[in-house]
This record gives sequence, C-alpha cells and structure tokens, in this order.
Amino acid sequence: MDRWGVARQTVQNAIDQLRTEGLVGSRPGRGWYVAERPAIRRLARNRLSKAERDAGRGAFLSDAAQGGWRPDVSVEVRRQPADDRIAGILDLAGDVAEVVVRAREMRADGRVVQLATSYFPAGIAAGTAIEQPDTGDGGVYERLEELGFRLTHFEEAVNARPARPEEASGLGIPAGYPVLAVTRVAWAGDRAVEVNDMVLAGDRYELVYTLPAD
Amino acid sequence: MDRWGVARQTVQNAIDQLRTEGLVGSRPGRGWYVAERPAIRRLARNRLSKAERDAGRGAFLSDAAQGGWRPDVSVEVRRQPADDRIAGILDLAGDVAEVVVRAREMRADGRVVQLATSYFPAGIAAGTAIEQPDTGDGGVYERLEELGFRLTHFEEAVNARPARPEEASGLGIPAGYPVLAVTRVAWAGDRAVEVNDMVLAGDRYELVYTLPAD
DNA sequence: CAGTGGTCTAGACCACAAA
DNA sequence: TTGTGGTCTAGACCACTGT
Repeated sequence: MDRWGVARQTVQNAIDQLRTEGLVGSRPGRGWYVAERPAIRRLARNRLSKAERDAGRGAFLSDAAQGGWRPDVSVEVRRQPADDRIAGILDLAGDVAEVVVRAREMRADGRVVQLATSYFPAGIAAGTAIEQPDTGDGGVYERLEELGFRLTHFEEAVNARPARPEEASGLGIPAGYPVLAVTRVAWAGDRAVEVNDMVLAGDRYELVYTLPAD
Repeated sequence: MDRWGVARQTVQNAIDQLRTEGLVGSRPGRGWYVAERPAIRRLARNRLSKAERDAGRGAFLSDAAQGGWRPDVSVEVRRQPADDRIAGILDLAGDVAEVVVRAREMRADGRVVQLATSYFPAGIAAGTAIEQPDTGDGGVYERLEELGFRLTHFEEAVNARPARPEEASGLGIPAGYPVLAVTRVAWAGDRAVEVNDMVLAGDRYELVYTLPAD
C-alpha cells in the first residue's frame, strides 16, 4: 500500500491473482510468502505392465517406498447404476446396468494427493475379491486376470482442468487450481473391463509415458 | 445484489472465482454468461510411430484435416546457448553448448491452441533442413532419421499448471487457467536428440496414450 | 443515453498469530 | 495487545454496449 499508494483491497486482489497462479500462499495472522514449488512426483506409466504387477504391490505403494513417504489409502466400495458415460465405455446395455465402484483416496504423509474412482461391470466383479476393500497382491488387475480376463492394453486420456470445489478441499489446493484428470480404461481384447477416473494435484505430479518410435 | 442483499464488490468477487474455475465468462457492457464447454480435441499419441510419420503430414495438420478446422502455424527458428535444463536432457557438455530452437505457434481457425518449442543440439541440426521454417514431408523426425539418427522411442512427461501471463494471453484463456505442459524427448538409442516443450489450453485438449499390458 | 462489467478507494469487522 | 490476512460495504469513476 505504501509503496504503490493504493488501497488495501487493491493489494488483496493482486495477491489473490498470484495465488490462483500458484505463486504465493498465505496464512491468516502470519503473512503471505512465496509458494514453494512442491516436489514433483514422476509417475512412470509402464508400471501397468504384467511384470510390474507380478512384483506384488500396487503402484502407489511402490512409489511410496521409493519416495520415502508414508502412504495411506482409504477405500470405499459400493454398487450403483452406471451413468451414461460409464455405461458407454464399458458397453453395458439395459436400464439396470450396475457397476461395482471402488472410490479411493490416496494420502502421502497424511496429505491427500490423489483421488481415484474405478468402475467395473457388476456382472464381472460382483461377489469377487474386487468388492473387498483389500484386493490382495497385484491388485484388481491380477484379480481380473484370475477371473479369466486377460488384459491386453490400457488407454489413458489425460486432461487439465480447474479443480472442482470438493476436489480442491480434498487435495488441499485453492479452488480452481489445475488438476490432472486421467481416465484409464483397461481392455481385455475388445472388452473394456474397468474405467478408472483419477484426479491428481496439478503440478505436484508428472506423468511419464514412453512411446515406441515404430 | 438484490437477491442476496450484498454489495456489488461481493458479487464481483464471487463471479471472479467462477471465472477462474472456467464456469462463467463475461464481456464488458454485455453481461456475464455460463461458459460453453469448448469442444475437446483428442490427440492420440501413437501418431509418433514411423508408419504415421511416413504418411507425410505433421500431427497438427492431420488433426486439422480430421477435425475440419483451418490450421495455421507460425515458426520462428533461432540458435541460442542451451539453458541448464535443456543441456542436461540433451547431455550437452561445455560452456558454449548451443541449440537450434524451433518455436511454433499453432492456430485453429485463427485461435492459438498450442505453443511448442523444440530444442536440437546445434552439432546435429545446424545447417540442416531442421533450421528451415518448413522442414518438409514427415517433419523434423524424418530429417533426423536422414541425418543418421534412428529414432527408437519418445518420452512424454505431462503435467498441469496455471498458465503464465504470456501463455494466457497467447492462448486466449484467463491468467492462471490450467494448461497441459508436455515435455517430449526424442531418443535415438541412448542419445536424446530433441526436447519439445508444448503448452496446450487445458481442458480443450485430451491426450490419449495406449499402453501395452505386458 | 442508460445499463453493463471492471476497478479503485476508504472504512469497517472478524479470526488468527506472536510478543 | 498489536499486526496480520480475509472479507464486506458504500460510493465513485471508467470503458464498453446497445437503444
């Protein structure tokens, strides 16, 4: 205010802009400070290979072991009617198309860093280990293979969008701050067996994909 | 103001929040309106395969042909000393490590939708077609192959972050609005031959990766 | 010209933190 | 207690739009 000869609200608005750009943060009563660039976690996407899955632990847990932070996952499993989008991807017909839903919240040292919601056709997953909170070694993909669905490939669609208010409070970022939204579809031949919607705190993550040149 | 019994500034702040979340837009003198969800362009990433490259046109132009919009690319080529990050990735030694830079701005029907800046070691690209604005059929990757660099794979690192002010005005989005930042590294064996930094308007794009299951 | 969005000021109140 | 950040109000001016 002194330096530029402007009103308090004007400074406040300026700082609010910097906040939405992720450049400053503040704590009431303390002050405002230049934001620290959070450590970026690189998530290699070749972790979906069968060899890696056979190693046992899920991707999140091996990341934790490597990164030296304390992982913590809470799971909620339920059944519900599939909405249009999910029904479309999983190619479910009929008006009572039901899906098994696994909603997970992943925390690193107590902070929520990732939300993931998986959908499976109830015809495949109902009554199996997939409906258990703990799905055991290799996770749901191994369980799908045991059920006779030989996974052939995954498709991941990535986009960046502003965090919705619920997501923002969950992930501990300002509302509207960028998140990575990833939709993964697991395929067994030409049959889609899982849709996984993931939301990751934007610049705290980096997804790394390796693509063959030929 | 009438409905909630609040001051004008309060409404303004509320609307500003919605704007940063991409939900509303406004034009001075006209009013504010619910933002239309822009059509999402799906960018399949298998387009980097040799077979696709042999087809001739660059990825951006074939997207345009498929999507029915008018493509428009402006290119600026220059040489400059490599900064630490680029030198690190390209494994350039010495204090005079120079790179050839291709800075491109891609427009769809006149609107900037993507910014891309490529870096090549000057030792490889200087004096070649890579320094020409138009690199010819198959683009820079074909030129690299002709120079004896057999491309083996690409690595793409994706993250989401707030748009920097220059990027925001370039891409026609509010400052701080999410962008997808993709860094692609092209490898010929164990040698990195190109670094390409791309910035895409966040929720206008969806990057699709296909991953093998084994 | 009136109505709109955008921005600024000055003053006020609250919650929180540190001395 | 004092200083901080966060938020709100009331009033003002400007630029732009459409009648």
